[in-house]
Amino acid sequence: MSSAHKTRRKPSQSRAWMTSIAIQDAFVISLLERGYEQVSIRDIANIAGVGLGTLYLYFPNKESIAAVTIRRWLRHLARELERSGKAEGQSVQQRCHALVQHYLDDVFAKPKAWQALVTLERRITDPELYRQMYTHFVEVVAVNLQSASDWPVGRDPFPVAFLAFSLLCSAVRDALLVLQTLPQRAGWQLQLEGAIAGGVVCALQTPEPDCP
Amino acid sequence: MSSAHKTRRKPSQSRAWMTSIAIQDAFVISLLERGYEQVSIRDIANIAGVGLGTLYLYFPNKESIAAVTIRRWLRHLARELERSGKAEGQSVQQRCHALVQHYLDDVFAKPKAWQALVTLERRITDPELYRQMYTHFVEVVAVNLQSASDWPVGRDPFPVAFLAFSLLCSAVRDALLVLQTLPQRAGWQLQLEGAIAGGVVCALQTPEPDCP
Amino acid sequence: MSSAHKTRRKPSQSRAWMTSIAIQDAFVISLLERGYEQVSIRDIANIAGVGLGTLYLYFPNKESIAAVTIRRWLRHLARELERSGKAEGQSVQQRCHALVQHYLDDVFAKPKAWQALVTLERRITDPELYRQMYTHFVEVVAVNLQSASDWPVGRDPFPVAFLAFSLLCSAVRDALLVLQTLPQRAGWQLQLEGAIAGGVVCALQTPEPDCP
Amino acid sequence: MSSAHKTRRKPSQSRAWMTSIAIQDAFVISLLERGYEQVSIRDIANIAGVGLGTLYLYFPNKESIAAVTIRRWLRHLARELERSGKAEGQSVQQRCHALVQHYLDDVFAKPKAWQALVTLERRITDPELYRQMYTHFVEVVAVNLQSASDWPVGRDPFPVAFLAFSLLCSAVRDALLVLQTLPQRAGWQLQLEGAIAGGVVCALQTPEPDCP
DNA sequence: AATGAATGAGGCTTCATTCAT
DNA sequence: CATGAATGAAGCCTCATTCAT
Repeated sequence: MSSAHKTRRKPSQSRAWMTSIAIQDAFVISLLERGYEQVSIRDIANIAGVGLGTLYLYFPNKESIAAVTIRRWLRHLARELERSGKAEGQSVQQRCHALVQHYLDDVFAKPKAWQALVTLERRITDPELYRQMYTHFVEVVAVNLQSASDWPVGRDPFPVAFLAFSLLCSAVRDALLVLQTLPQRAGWQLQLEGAIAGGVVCALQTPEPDCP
Repeated sequence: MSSAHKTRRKPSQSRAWMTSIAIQDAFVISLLERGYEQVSIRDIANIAGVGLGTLYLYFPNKESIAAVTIRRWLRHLARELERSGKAEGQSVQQRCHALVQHYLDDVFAKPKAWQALVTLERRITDPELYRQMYTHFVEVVAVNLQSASDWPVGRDPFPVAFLAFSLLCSAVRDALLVLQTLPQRAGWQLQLEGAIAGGVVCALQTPEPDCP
Repeated sequence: MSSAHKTRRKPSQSRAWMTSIAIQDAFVISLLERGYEQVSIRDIANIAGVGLGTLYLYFPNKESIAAVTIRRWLRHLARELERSGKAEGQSVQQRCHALVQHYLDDVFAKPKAWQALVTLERRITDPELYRQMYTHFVEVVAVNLQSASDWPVGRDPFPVAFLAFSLLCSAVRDALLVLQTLPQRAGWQLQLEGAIAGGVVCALQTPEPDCP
Repeated sequence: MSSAHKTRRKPSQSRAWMTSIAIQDAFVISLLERGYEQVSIRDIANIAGVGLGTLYLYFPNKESIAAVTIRRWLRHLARELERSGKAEGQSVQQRCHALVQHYLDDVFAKPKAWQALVTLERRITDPELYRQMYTHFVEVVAVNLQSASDWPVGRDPFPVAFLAFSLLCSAVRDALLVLQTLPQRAGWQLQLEGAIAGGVVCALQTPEPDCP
């Protein structure tokens, strides 16, 4: 939804924006250090370098700091994923390979960020927020797959994208959480490509299900 | 003599066992309702229908209630999964199909329990506990795969089992969390079989990696 | 204090007596190990080797265990002091010397017991109990002094005895509490004899005061 | 960076000082009313007229409230005693007389404060704290005695001061606790002077002992 | 706009006491 | 007589939030 005119925003502008960002960054740092429930408002304020009351000028309460921060942070990650998936892959098969390739590129390029994503994801309490974020990522994948040369015309890309993203995301999550380190890339990537291509091909051979 | 007397003895016998179970059940209920960090000792006591101090006769602190309960609960679930996977499958390929088959059997047979498991999994804060539980399930799968007729002799089944379980588990989790319902079984099962067989086959074609 | 018919029947006979003594001994042990407020009913029961409920067959509550125990225990100590003070001293001066001599004999003979006494004394909450116990000791000294050959006829021995006992007792207490050990006996005894003889002589030279 | 942000800063300035004093005063009041172990944080907060959490802005825990308060309170009392003992006494004998004189001056001038001190002393559970406080008073006396014109050069004043203070202090304590009133001053002072001068003279005639 | 001192509800845990066995 | 499992009031402390400056 783009508007032709950029509406004039608040006069306070960039200073206010910076403070809000500083708070959100502080939240992410605390989150990764201590885990969601252990993050205290005081920690955030200290790390952000602002007063305690200042937080409440920007956010009505602790929960909203989390919500806003997570949303912004995930949008950012999704955008990066989207950008890195812009290669002109052709077949669905190739798209899958490229998807895994680019996904792992991103993961290995910024493991910290993805570890954070995984941590975050498991901390989110509000199911609606969780669904929003998940759906956003799936849509990025869906657009990617749908633009494949041999994509069945009229086929809803969402369920397949859901499967593909679910496999990818969970593989990374479980690796980070359970193994606590990323596996050797070469072999791992092959396995994932096998799994995703296998799943996607099977999915496309099946007639479209009714219930989502 | 100075420190000998400070023991608080656990009660014994069957009455005691019932109380302990009641507490653990109450913990699971609270956990699913409110999320791990929000579970209060008082809630558990109320739901279990016992006095506040009684909890401390059975568990030394809140944390241990969680640990014991979760472990017992997951062992139970894993045992069921294990039992349902005892079919005499032959090839690895068939084992994978059977695995998905039985897993989904279990999931569709008791969706509530699995929804609880999924919720639980995301609530657990302690990484060590998370890893324990995850590893337990993976081992069940590993034993299953390793007994396949064409399993490569001497090959460590753990990494492959990890992949397989990760795919299965995440597919169920994401379906329950994001779609909030289980997909139509027939098509879903095909997709999962494709994904898992694909992943496992790829994995076995790759030479064994060094770092786990 | 409240109702006379609050009777929970006490057990009887020698078995009962032994149990009561075991409880009281356990109380003293706990008291010396942990300090009054840290003594728990459970500790006492464990040390005494009786059940938790059994305590309440012999004592209505924790406080009364303390009160009864302390009274019995102090009576015992006073009796020993009294016995050791039976020497046939002649002048008041000699009586004082003998008093210090016997007092320190007792203190050095059983320093543990006196350390306990000191600890106890400072723990006693009820002022009435404190006064009772103190008065009892003073009376022992009073009888001793009054039987001196040159004791002024008709002079109330209580105030002087009070002074003497106060000096003696506090010297021991402060040594045990602050120095945490008994000083070298020879010199210490001389000092105390000097102080007490000095105080007593001064007191007897002064005309009898009115108030106390 | 990980542990840098966890500081809770103490408030500053005069307002803060007033609040801290209010808390300490409330602690003393509670202490005298209920005894050390019975003092509850809530009591202190209520009496001080501040919120519960406010206490924790000024003191990290209950124990530290006690420690700081008692130390400050005793320093105050000791300072007064010190000041009143600044007379240019000459011989040790005269010093002793002056000491008793000024001590009783102080006691009779503010009996309430000394009753509090006595009560306090018996309430203190922590032996270390007790020793600190006692030692502080003894040092005041030691300085006083050491400056006497005929003080034996090189003689350690501490043991003698200990004896003197012990006698003085216990006489007052026992009078307040057991007699529950101060005796008639004239006679009492004579007795105490006799006792203390006697003890001190004896002590100085004895060669310096080895162990304290 | 920014601050941080003050607040108090609420969390965990202990322990004296009761009562059914 | 004896027991000890069960109880819950009460204690200490944390931390999100407010409001006067």
